[in-house]
Parts: sequence; structure tokens; C-alpha cells
Amino acid sequence: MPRYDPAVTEPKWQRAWEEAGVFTARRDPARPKYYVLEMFPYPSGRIHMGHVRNYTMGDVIARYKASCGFSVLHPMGWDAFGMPAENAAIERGGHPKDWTYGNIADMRAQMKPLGLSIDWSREFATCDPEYYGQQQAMFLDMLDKGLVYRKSAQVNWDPADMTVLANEQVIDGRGWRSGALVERRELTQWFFRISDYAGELLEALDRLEHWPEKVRLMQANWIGKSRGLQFAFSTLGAPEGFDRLEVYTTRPDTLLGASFAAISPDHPLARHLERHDPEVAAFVADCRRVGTSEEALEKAEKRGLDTGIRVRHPFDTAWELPVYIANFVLMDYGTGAIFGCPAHDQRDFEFATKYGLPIEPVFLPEGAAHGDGDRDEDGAAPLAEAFVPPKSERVEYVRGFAGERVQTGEAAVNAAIAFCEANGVGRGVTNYRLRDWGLSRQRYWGCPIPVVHCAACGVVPEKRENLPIRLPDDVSFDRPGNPLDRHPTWTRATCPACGAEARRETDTMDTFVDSSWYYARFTAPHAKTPTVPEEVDYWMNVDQYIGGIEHAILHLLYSRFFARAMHVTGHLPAKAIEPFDALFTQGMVTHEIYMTRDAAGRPVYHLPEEVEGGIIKATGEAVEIIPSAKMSKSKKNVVDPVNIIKAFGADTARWFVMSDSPPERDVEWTASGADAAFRFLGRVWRLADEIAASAAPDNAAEDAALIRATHRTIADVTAGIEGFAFNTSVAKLYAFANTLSKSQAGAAARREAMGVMAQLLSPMVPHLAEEIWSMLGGEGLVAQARWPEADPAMLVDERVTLPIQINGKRRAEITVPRDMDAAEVEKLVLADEDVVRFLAGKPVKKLIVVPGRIVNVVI
RNA sequence: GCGGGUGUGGCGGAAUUGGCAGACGCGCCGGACUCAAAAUCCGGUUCCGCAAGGAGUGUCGGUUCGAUCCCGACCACCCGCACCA
Repeated sequence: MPRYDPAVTEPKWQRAWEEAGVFTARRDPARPKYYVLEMFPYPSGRIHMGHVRNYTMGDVIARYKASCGFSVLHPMGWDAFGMPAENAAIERGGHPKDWTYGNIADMRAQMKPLGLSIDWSREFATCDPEYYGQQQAMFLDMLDKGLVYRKSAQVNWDPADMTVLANEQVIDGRGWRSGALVERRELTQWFFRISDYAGELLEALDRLEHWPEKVRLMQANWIGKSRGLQFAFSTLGAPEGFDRLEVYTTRPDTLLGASFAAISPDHPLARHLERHDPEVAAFVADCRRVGTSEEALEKAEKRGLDTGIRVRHPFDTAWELPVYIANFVLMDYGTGAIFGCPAHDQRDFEFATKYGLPIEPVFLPEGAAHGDGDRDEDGAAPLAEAFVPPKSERVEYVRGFAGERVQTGEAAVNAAIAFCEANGVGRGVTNYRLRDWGLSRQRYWGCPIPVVHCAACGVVPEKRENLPIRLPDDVSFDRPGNPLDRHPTWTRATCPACGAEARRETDTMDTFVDSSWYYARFTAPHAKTPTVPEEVDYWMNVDQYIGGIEHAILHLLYSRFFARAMHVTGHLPAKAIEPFDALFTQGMVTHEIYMTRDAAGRPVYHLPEEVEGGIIKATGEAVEIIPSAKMSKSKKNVVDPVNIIKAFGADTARWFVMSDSPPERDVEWTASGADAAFRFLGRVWRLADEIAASAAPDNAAEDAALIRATHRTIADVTAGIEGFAFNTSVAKLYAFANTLSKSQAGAAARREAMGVMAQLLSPMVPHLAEEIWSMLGGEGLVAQARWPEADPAMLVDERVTLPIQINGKRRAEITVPRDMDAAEVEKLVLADEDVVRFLAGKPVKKLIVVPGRIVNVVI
């Protein structure tokens, strides 16, 4: 008997699709379009199960939409710039370019056997000069429009390697390679003016209806709009030029609880003091030893240094507050200076406790101050922690100065701002947490920033006819630092303004720039301009974008900004300023970890294929099994898709990653699950084989039942795909296979049902679906067949079974006509013998009938 | 530290989003076929209990006729924190 053999059938159908050009995206104004995009991969050299899951999801959508009659665009490319290529060059020699293009070739070869419905003719890599040259052109356009500028910013500097470090390369304050203590350094760098769009990027989130709520929330919090008061303290004993200290606060209602002022170590006043006071210099230098990431700053122990300077409270000139330099005050946010109210801010509370500063409550929980009805009692027990209720909660102000005595924090803030403005103490200010996007990288393997530095003219944009400014190939990584910086000829340029010799900019762009517009480039990947109007008009926006939740903020926010910038510079139509209509964030692929210990007790990890039944096959040693974790090379809990495809075929891998777990959740790869997927596909194949050969006569009752089940399955599977619940589609297909194999229906009805099965399977396991389709004598390719439609009349049942609960516990059930009215149902329920038995004569207090659903009897 | 999320049988998960908790799959148990095994097919399988019955969706509390679903507190794990991609 012939068997299902994916090694033969999968390449066969891939060839058939290619020959028919099924996946070539065609701009067809007569048809609606559908653009499905998965976040493009970094070419690490190996695909992993996460890729398989991500691209299979996109493929299911792409194939489904195509069979629904859409003109589908489903492209693939490579996010090819970035540090790993340079690291490889440093560690193993060779050139980042060779490493990258080699990896791309390897990964493409690993990806193709998956049978994805990708239009490979649109493939590109962001390190192709044809791509980054267009990016440089857009950079110049953005420069013209004032969307890019230069300013000083801090970087992590490794003094041993003489290089800038990424945050992830700073481990416990030391450089990952050199182990040297990392310093913060200031460099002049390029920035995009994303903060100009903060308000708009925030407001537009409301219109992204098909984005996950959590992503919109995360972005909203990241943008961080706040309403507050900015005002100036007058200072005492401050150096000349610092007679005022501007602070920003989101809680001006707590002004009467102020007990100190604090400035950032990077505040101009701190900078000034640093130059004259060795103690300040030492403290500030110490603060700068912490990395530049917000996480590092927040986790560091809260410390401060009293500057000796005092400020006067704006409401009471006799009231003086000390000014500290504090390591937790961020220069980038607000004015880089704050006042501390320890009673109502946990961080201020810890700071005040540490430095013995007063902690005076401004408000108390509503009702907590009753009794004497006056001010709070003096000598009350000291607070154990700050009282920080939500701003929406009503509290009682004991040191209020504006608004009601009992009011919400929100109302109090507004009243305080109004009061302060009326009394000439500062002004209400709307602030955003979002900072401008620093795009400069002091690295080789990135898109060169197309400007030159001229002694006479300053920073001058390159001439457009000189684009692309290509990366030089003759570089080496045997010395520390950026090879561009020390390149003898590449750095030499001619000033486009005056013709004098100038120095080429050696900063390259953040790789987030590359990934902020690739979706638009896919619509015209080989054009001589960044985009082509007819193409972006037709294909944009991306109808469905799919990727990991780890990109919820940066990549997606930058892309939203970049699309706006591309609109301003004429590269995208207004409709595309929100480039992704719908977003789906998928979970990870996880696996158990197998561990033993060496003689010294250190963990030793083992690959899944080395282990069977909790035992290492080669040695018979038992392993410790650590539950499911994200696949990682260092823990060796990885499964190589290439091996899976070799052993079972692509359809099994695809079927597995679509099964079980909801797509947004993690899925655990298990060997038994892969076996099960393979077994099921074989079973479907045998079933099709048997049905194709069957000559069973019609059987009216069985045929009708099977037809109803078929329509039910069409509806369920379609709903699963539409709702991104592929795991439920899979479950329904399992159930349908069970139904179909047990059905006593005639050959014609079973053949019909099997044909539908092939179609419903086709988005997930396209090769097997084609094979079955052809076994049944289906016309053409199932990939080009029209998606089946469920007949609504087939989906409703005439009779329904209602569970009957007594006091919320299920005790009986009755089967009634679907539309029987509630009064009739009540009568039947009360007459039901199980109900009568349970009631045991007790009176019914309440009877709830939810039509078509449930009955609840309350006694 | 801050922001966001997740938690259901031995395991992955389902539940029309306030209406029968455990669909479907794995695993396990039993059976058929086989000299035997594999493969395949059929049946069973939340827990406690002989049963009647009781308990049960991370923990504790609340709202409701009714809570996996809504609210509050807590615990555990995961993601992000602006130079990883």
C-alpha cells in the first residue's frame, strides 16, 4: 500500500506552485488587495522554530486570503545590518558582508522547503546598496524638512576597546569583551525629531482598532503624556547665573509636602559645581559609572549629595529646602530637576528616610482625618511608606491649598496648577516622556549617514547624485574602534557646497531605521526611488503584520513615526501614515531543558535529540528536566527545523506550530507532539486514499449528516483563521477527520467532504492538501481554488439541549425546540423528574431561563 | 525599579467572552489485529469517593441567580525599558 511520503510530494508541489507563478504578487486594480507581512528576520544563519511559527501564521493568512479572491502581497527580506556581523568579523575574521550574505543564502535555503507562499522576486536585504541608498535619499529629504538634527548625547564607552558599547554589552558596569569599567561619554550625534510627533502618535493609537490593546497601552505609556506644573525656585548660595532653579512636577498639589529639591548629575548646575567642588566631582563621576539605560539607573541604589545650596519655597519665602544632586533624577525628562514630596512618592520617601529629611503628609485617605476636624495631629506615628493612591481616588487634603478639602488627586492637580498660574508661580505644562530618536551608531556595518563635515561650511548633505554612499569593502577588524573612522581614503570627501576637502561622516544609522520602512519598499523593491506612487497607493497599508511582542514599543513606534516622515517628504500617501492596519503578536516556541552536572557540579546541557525517555542515549545517564523555556543555544533546548523537515516534512512542522497553543501564547515543542502531527497527516492521507477508491452507494440520512458536519467545519475553521485562533481550526479539523472516517455516508458525499477537508487544510499543510486534491481529481491547484462557503441554513439545529442548574449546579437537562419561548421552557423544567427530585418540595425562589442557553432554578 | 502580559487535568490547551469547565491533541490504561513487535483501529481517562455525593480554572476576598471570564489584594513566571534585533 502506498504511503504518505512528504520527501517526494513536498518538492513536487513546490515546483508546481513555482511553475504556475501562484505567489507572484500582481497589482490588479480589479481585485481587492491584501498585504500580509511577518517581521523580517535577522540573518543569523539558521532558521529556528520561532521563524517557522511566525512565517506559517503569515502563510496561513496569505493562502487563505488568496483563496478568498484577494490579490495578495506576501514578501520576505532580511534585516541584515547590525552588530552580530561585526562581532563575527572580530571573533572569527572575515568580512561582515561575506558573513551576512552567506547567512542569507543559508537561511533562504532552509526556509524554501517550508513551502511558504512568498513572492521571492521581491526579496532584498537592508545591506544592499540599492536599499540603503534609498534610505540615504530619504535621510536627506528629512534633513531638508528639519526632521533630523544633531545634539550631544551620552554613550557607554569602553576605555579599553576604545569603542561605544550597546546596553546589552554592558554587564555589571563592565564591557562584555574587555571587562573594563564602562564610562559615560558625550558625543555629538544625529537625532530624528520623533518627540515633535509625540502628541499625534499618542492620539492616533485610538484609531488602531486592530492592534492588541496591550501594545497600544505600552506605546501610550512609553510616550508618557503628563500634565504638570513647571516653576522656578529662587536659590540661596548658588553660583552666579543659577539664581533660579526650574523644576517640573506632575503633583503640584503636594507642594506643601516638599522637603527637598534634587537635580540630575547631568544638570547644568551639577556640571558647574563639578568643576569647582572635588566632592561634587567625585559624586557625579560615581553616578556616571552606571550604564546609560533607564533600567540600570532605576535599579541603582538611590543616592544623593547635598550641594549646600538652598531654595525658597514658592509659597513661603522663609521656608528653605536643601538642593541635592540625586542619581535617580533624569536630565532627559522635564527640566532635570524636581522637588521631593516623600509622603507621596516612594522613591522620595526612601531618599528622605536615608538623609533624614522631613516627611509631611499632604493628604490622607478619605475619612482618615476625621475626629478633630482640624489639621492633622502633630506627633503622629511616622509613616512606614509613601501614601500613593491612584490619582482618580478621592483623598482628604490636610495641607492643600487649592480646590476642595476632599477631592481626587486629579482635581487637586488641576486646581493647584490654576492657583499657581493665578499667583504667578509657574505655568501648566504638558510633557512627554518620549525622547528624540538617536540614530547615530559608531559602527561599520550600518547605513552610512550621507553628510560631510567641512571646515568652512560645517555639516553639509551629500549631493544626491553621489548616492548611495557605499560602505568601503577594504576594512579590517583586527584593531579596536570603528574601521570607518580610521579609513585612509573613504573618509576623504569633497564638500558639496564649497568644493574643499571635507571629512565624511563616519556614524552609521541605527538598524531600526532600516526596519522602519522596509514594508513600504516591498511594494516596489527594485525602484530607483524609495517608493513608487502607484505601487504604494495600491498595496499600502500592510493589512496584517505579524511579529513578536518584544517589538511592541521601539520598532513599531519608530515605524509609525517614519511613515509620517515619509509622508511629509512625499514618499508615502496620507493613508499610509499608520502603516500597519492590523497587528498580531505571536508567542515564543519553547522546549524543555535537559541538564546533567559535571564533576564540579556545573550544569551541562544536552540537545533534545541526544535524550530519550529522560536518559542520554549515548551514555545512559539520567537527565534533570527543567520545564519549558524559550529556545536558546546556550541551554541547548533547541530543535532545528531543518532536522524536523528532514524527518517528517514541512507540513508536519507547520501543523505542529499551528496546533495546541493559541498563536499569541508560547508553544512548547515536544517530540511526541511532532510524532502526533505526522501521524495525523498520514491518517488523513490514508483516509483520502480510501475515499478516492470507494464506490459506496448513497445513504440519504448519513449523507445529510455528513454534509451538515462539513458546513459546520467550514464555518468553524474559517472563524478560527479569521480570528487568529489557528489552534481551534486545527482542533476542528481533527474532529472532522474523526467524523469523516466514521461516517457511513456514500462515496459521493464522502468525496465531497474530503475535498472540503483538503481546502480547509491547505493554508496550514499546503503540500498534503494538494496531494489529496489531486487524488480526488480536483481541478487545478487547491492553492488556486476558491475557499468553500458554509451555508448558514446548515448551521442551525432545530432542537437544543438546555442544561438545568439548581442553585448554580448542573442537575438535569432538557431538549427543546430551538425557539421555544421561556414560559413553555419553565413549565417543562418544573415538570422534569430530576428537577422535582432535587427540589424535594422546596419552593422555587427564582427561575432564570436564558433562551437557547441555560436554565437556573434558585431555591 | 518602572511599564505591559500570562496562570485551567499527568502535559499542550478549549469554552460562542457572564451561562453544561476540561473540546481537540499528547501521555497513560484497556481491547482488536499479529506467532510476536511496530504500525493501525476501537474504547476509557479532572481529582477525592465502592457509591450517593463532594471539590475544582495560581492564592485570598468581593459582585452576581450564575464567575475560567468582572472588581480588589497577593504569589509565580514571561516581555520591554530608548546602542540586541
